[in-house]
Amino acid sequence: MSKITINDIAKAAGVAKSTVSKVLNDAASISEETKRKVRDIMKEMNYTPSSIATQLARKSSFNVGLLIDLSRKDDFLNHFFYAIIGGIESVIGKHQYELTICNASSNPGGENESPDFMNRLVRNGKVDGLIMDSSIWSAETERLLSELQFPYVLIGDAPAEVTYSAVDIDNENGGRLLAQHLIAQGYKRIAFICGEGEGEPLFDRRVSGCANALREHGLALESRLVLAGTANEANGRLFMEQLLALPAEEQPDAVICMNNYTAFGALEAARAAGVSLPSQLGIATFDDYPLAPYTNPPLTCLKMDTFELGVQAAHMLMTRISQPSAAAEQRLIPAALITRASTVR
Amino acid sequence: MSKITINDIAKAAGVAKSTVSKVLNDAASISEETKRKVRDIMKEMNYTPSSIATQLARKSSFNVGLLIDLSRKDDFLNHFFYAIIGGIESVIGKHQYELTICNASSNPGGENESPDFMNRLVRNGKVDGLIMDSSIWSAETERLLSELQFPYVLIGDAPAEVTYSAVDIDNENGGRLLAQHLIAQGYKRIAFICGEGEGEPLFDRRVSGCANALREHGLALESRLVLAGTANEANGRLFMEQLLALPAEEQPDAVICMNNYTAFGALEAARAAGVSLPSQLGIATFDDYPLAPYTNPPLTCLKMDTFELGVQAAHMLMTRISQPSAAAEQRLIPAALITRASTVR
DNA sequence: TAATGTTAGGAAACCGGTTTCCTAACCGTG
DNA sequence: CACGGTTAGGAAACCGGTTTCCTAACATTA
Repeated sequence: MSKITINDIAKAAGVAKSTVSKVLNDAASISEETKRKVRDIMKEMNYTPSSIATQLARKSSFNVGLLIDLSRKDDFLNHFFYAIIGGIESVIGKHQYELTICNASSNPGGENESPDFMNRLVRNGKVDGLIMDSSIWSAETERLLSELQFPYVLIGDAPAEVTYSAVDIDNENGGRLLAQHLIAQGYKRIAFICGEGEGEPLFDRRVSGCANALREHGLALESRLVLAGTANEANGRLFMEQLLALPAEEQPDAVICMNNYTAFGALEAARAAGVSLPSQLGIATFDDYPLAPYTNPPLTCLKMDTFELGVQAAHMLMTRISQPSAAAEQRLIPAALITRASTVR
Repeated sequence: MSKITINDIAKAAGVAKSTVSKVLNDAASISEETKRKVRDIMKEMNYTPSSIATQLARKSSFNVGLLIDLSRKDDFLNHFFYAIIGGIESVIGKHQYELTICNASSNPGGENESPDFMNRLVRNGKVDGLIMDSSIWSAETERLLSELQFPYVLIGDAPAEVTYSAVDIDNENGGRLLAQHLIAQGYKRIAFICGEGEGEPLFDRRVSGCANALREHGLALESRLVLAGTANEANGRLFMEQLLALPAEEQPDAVICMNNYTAFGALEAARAAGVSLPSQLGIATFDDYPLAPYTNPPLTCLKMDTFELGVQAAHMLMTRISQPSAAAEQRLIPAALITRASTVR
């Protein structure tokens, strides 16, 4: 007994296959009586239409692709990946779409070669749209996709005047929230540690959010207190030691960390130096990894709703797929301040 | 200019479409000269064959599905998801397969209803095989899939005499490795904290690995020192406090923790109680989350190669897809002991 | 009653590939 | 030179749906 097809149903019901197809799509031109009859037979024969055949006939794959660089480790996407996927799935599932994951790093494409995924996913019709991490973006990718008028949405930072759709966490406002909280707690000299430095969008936005909040309160983010370097535990430790080595009157009374690794290093360095937290020094950080509530003292964090990031990216993509002519848009997901003991005095 | 198809190529090359198809598949019956000519035209016209049409004709989707419960948070899969996917992708990509992610929790299926994914993914032909987290498994799912002779592989614990393929981390040997290491360091009274308790495969296997290693060294895992409870930070802390409250001669001199959250809680509780680590008490743990090397003291861990877990699962699935009659097999991925200061005295 | 409109459902083309089967042309051989 | 064997490539059926167009049967109106 091989697979049941539309022809088998048509034969069994004594109708034309076109009629069966119309029943599948609940066409108005088929009487309720016929529909009932055909549906009964479908149930009886345990029929499920082939989605491949539908895809071919409809010229649509009902798949969206998520393009990420699976070779990158320990970065933002890595950690929040699960929630992002959950968010995407929750939206596209309702539209009967599936999610295909593709590794963009397997062949990034050279000068004359287009990236691997262009053939594997886009040109061959395996997906109807693409969500991609902004690390995948390149002018060439952009050119190829827009030439095909192919719908896509970026997750991550997008320059101000872009022609494509993008979603990101509102990092600038995040920096602002952290700074405002510290100011409200009476901290005055605030330092910012780690990040690749000027030119890196994530760093720039967060720092500028901090700086703006300080300025609005008559304070300043001193450039000497902004220390750039890969955001890991080692640099967190190192930079904290450097800050504590400053003359007393130049030392910060609060530090904002780029992520939890940095914060963890900074925290341990401060504890090791015998600094009393949070009275003498406040520590706050971007991101909220699972252990942050359990450090000593627990860390004040800026929590990012990455599920929502996936949700919004998926919404925007579905819109672009159904209305190709709609204007591109950029959205920012607000981040939430989680106040814990490391900054409450 | 709509999409270029095989017919356009055939016309432009002055050959039959069957010839073009044969060129695509590098058939022996086509001369090198014709192949060259047709390929030149393909390149010139920027042709990519429709994978949907190929799928229909070949009756194969060249897709595998990964079935997970996206509603579950903070569990094993959640954290290691990224690496597992990377492992799967690295294998199936070489076979020209893509990976489709599906949320198994959207409609788990009731008594008479089969689970959502059976229609969305399996019966409609969207995927040729399935990799699923063992939490998805149910007798009904098993029945439905094997009735269709549909290839699938489980990730996670599988009972000894199962008829399906499965991969898991070798948890029993992991328990053994941790215990052996502690014994070698001179620890004698070993406790095991957290896990749902007897009947939970993960707990049973790990505990039994520990117990066996101890037995082989003339020691025993005392049941009073095995404390069951959800493996989180709070229970790690709580159980450590309970252990430290025992009469001195009954206290353990080493603790094996179910995961890093547990270990973190236990570590903080021990520090708070003024226990000197690792001389007075050793702490070792399953899993190696990013912060484990940076605790004070750094934690000895059992690191799991989840990328390899994905790799093996994918290998087994590809085998089952290409050779449906091949026997099912179970594999265990060895875990690696990472020795750090928390147990080295 | 004849002309017209409406409706349910069927026939066939179509989506873009693959595969089977067949044939014309060429080969070497006796 | 006639014959059987090989080879390159074409015609057509096929995969399993969708869609367009058409028609027979019935209802409506003048």
